[in-house]
Amino acid sequence: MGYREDVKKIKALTDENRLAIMIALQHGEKCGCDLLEELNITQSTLSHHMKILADSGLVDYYKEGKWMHYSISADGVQSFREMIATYARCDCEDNPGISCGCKK
Amino acid sequence: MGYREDVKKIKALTDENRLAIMIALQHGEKCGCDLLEELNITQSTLSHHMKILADSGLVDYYKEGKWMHYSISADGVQSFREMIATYARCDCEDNPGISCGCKK
DNA sequence: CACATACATTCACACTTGTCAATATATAAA
DNA sequence: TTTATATATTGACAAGTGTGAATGTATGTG
Repeated sequence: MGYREDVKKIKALTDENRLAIMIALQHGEKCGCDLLEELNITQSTLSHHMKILADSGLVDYYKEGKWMHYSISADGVQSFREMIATYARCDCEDNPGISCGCKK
Repeated sequence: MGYREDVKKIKALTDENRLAIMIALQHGEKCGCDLLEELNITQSTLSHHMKILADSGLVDYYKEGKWMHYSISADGVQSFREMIATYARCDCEDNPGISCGCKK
């Protein structure tokens, strides 16, 4: 019925820079200025992407002084993968094979 | 470096109607006219979505007479989930925790 | 205080995307 | 053949998206 929320979450991973950010964060927490050095984008664009990743739940963050510290959310990525598996699966037990009724 | 191909695949699941189609196909193969009855979209829009799902590898298809038969690709969904896990994971062994060097 | 740094926000713009109407193509039936 | 059915394609349009320049907001330093 309502897939809007899931679509919004999946969209978090439909950008090359955001995928690069997820890879970059897999080796540990980083602040925005660190990420800026790895990606050929402006600071405002990075801020835009980090907001999307944080909103999706994939990335955690906290502020310390001038710095924003970003890291991958263990809970976030797990529930994300479970959500993906809801759609990207073939229900082999339940799936009766050819069930199309259009030839009746 | 090049995430373009993965972004394109992930985009296959960033539409409410395409998620509904994936759910509808989990109980077995269906033809376009069957899917049309379940979704409140026009035929040309359905054709558009099926092309995107097929291109992503998530959906298999074959033509029989007038009908196009669609089904979930077991290999497609498995490799899709593996690809997602490449980005949506936290490398706990490798991850040294706080590693941000911005305070040095 | 003034100045620099890290990040967020606003704005404008080019590009992409989902949608449907109209049309085209292909297959089958009468 | 004519007609109906199933699907694909084209074109147009509104809405959404990624981008950077400019600006705003904190925070820290001298």
